[in-house]
Parts: sequence; C-alpha cells; structure tokens
Amino acid sequence: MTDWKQLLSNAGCRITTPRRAVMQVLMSSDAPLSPQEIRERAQAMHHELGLVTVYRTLKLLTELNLVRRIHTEEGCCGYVAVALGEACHHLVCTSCRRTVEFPCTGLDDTVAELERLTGFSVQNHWLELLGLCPACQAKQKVVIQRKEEC
Amino acid sequence: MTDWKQLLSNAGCRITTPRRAVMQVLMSSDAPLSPQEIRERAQAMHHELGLVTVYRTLKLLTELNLVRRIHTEEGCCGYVAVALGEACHHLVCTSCRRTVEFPCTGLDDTVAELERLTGFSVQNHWLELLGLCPACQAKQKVVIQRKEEC
DNA sequence: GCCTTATTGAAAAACATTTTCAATAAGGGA
DNA sequence: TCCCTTATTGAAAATGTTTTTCAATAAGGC
Ligand SMILES: [Mn+2]
Ligand SMILES: [Mn+2]
Ligand SMILES: [Zn+2]
Ligand SMILES: [Zn+2]
Repeated sequence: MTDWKQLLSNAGCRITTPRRAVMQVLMSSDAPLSPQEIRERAQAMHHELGLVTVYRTLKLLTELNLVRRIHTEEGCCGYVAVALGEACHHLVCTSCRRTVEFPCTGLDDTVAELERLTGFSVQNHWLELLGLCPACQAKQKVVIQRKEEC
Repeated sequence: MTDWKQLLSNAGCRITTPRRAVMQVLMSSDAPLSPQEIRERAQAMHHELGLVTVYRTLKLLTELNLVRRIHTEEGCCGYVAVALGEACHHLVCTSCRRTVEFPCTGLDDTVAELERLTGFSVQNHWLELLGLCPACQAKQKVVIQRKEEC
C-alpha cells in the first residue's frame, strides 16, 4: 500500500512475492543489511527465495531510488530503504550499525566553491557520517567506568 | 625520499620493492585504481609482484592514511594516494575517473546540528563528490553540438 | 480464466579476496 | 661488510561474492 508498489508499477515492473519480501525486510530494519542477511530474513515470507533474486531486486530498487547502498569501513554493500528519496544521506553507528536518514543540506557552498576552484561540474555526491548511536555511547560509558573501578 | 618511507619506517615496517612499486604507481596516477590495475602497472618495476601482496600493501597503506579507498558507483575499491592526510575528500570524474583531492571544510555545522537532533556522536565521515572534469565537459559539448547539426 | 512475457531459482561460471606456508630479503647489530 | 632474525613475499588453495545462463513459473492486462 505504501507507494513503493506504485513506483515499481509505474516503472513497468511486476509486484512479486520476492520483491515484496525484500522490500518488507529492508523497511523493517534500522540497519543496513547485506544481500545474504536480506535473504535470510526474507525467507520467513518466501521460503524458496534465491540469492540471485535478492541481487536483482536490490539493483532494481536502487535504480528506482527506493533503496540505497551504504558504504561500510570493511567492504561495501549494506542496503537500506530510504524514505526521503534522493536528497538524503545516512548516519551510521559503527558499533551496532543502527542507521538514521537525514536530509541533504549545507553542502551547496562547499560544492560551488570547489566547482570554481577545480573547473569540475559536480552532479552528485555521496556522504555518510559514522559515529556512535545514543545506546552505544551509554554502553561504552559503562565499560569505561568498570575499567576505572579496577 | 618523500616521507611515506619515513612514515612506514616509523611504524616498524620495512621498505620493500613491492611497497615502493605500489606506492609509486598510486602517486603517479590521477585516477583511482583497482588492485588488479595497480598490479599491472607496478609489474613494470617489479615483474614478479603478486596480487596478494598488492592487497596486503593496500591494507597497510590505508591504515597509515597514505592511501584512501574510493567508492565508485559500480562496486567499491578504487585506491588513491592522498597528499593532505586524514582531513581530505575526493572529487571524481564519472567519465574519465580523474580525481582531485580537496580539504574537508564546511561540514561542522551540519554535523553539530545532527548530533543535537539524533543524539549520535559523530566520529568520522565519508564524502565524495561526483561530476565531470573540465576535459570531459568539453568532450560532452562537442557531442551535443554534433547532435544539433543533424 | 488465458496468454504473453517479465520474473524467478538452480547450477555453473566468473570474479574478488583471504588464508596458508615455505622461501626470500630487509635492515639492525656484530 | 656480513650475519642473523624475522617481517615480508608469492604460489596455491580456500573462501566468499556477484553474474550469467536457461528452462520453469507466475504477474497482470485482456
Ligand atoms: Mn547530499
Ligand atoms: Mn571531511
Ligand atoms: Zn549503536
Ligand atoms: Zn573526466
């Protein structure tokens, strides 16, 4: 009912059980998932789901901007569903991977200045912030306290 | 002589022919290179260089912040030598891959605001700008002109 | 419901990265 | 300068990831 189905349909694509399963998994996760992780979870809905189909589906959803690829420190390849559409980026917890989407703002001046300096024409950009989510900051404080007690 | 050798040495690592070859290749390229591309070029200096060694060397150089991984649209894994150290990012031409390093500025306010809003503590970030370099813009204009002539 | 054709899953191929291990070569100390 | 220790290397194999191929299946317009 959420309009990813509409978008897919408008693009001339069929709404299939595998696609529903993958989309469902991504929308209910607050952390980026790898194709394997997506498959494991999506099999709850569609038991015979193949990994190939997950790859194909992710490619399609990414092209339609329903899903975004997240770059992690070790290797690439986490995927998250996006709500804000094209003009957003992500803040990722390096400890638990929890991910928060945020709207893209505040880069225009930097970009304009760089275009002037380099002669490049900037078309697109990729931004990701890495840090600790509130829960993981709290956990870390406990660890530090324990160390001090020794 | 440039001080990457110093840095490596200080870190307790040996200055070897493979490392010199890889570093040389990266420093003389203005586009990100894949491990295979690095190997091919570096073999000019050190013919028996193994791909395994390239991977190991890239890992080491990346840890020492002499080299940075560049995220490309299709897949990850281009590597560039960095001059400015940690606080820099890259502007990459999507047509010829030519890459320009630029100092990191102008994100502090955005980051502070997000920390306030989300409770995250931001430790690090990843920024890449994609566009067309001057040469590729010029080429593109020629193509457009030809089309108009028809 | 039927028919067309986009989509799927299994298997195999292709590609990328890591591990293992014996041989080699850096570079500090004699 | 030459030794000796040990970090580093390269080949091979293992492991992991992504793509291709192709016959079978199921969406969804009619
Ligand atoms: Mn942005
Ligand atoms: Mn920065
Ligand atoms: Zn966390
Ligand atoms: Zn270019």
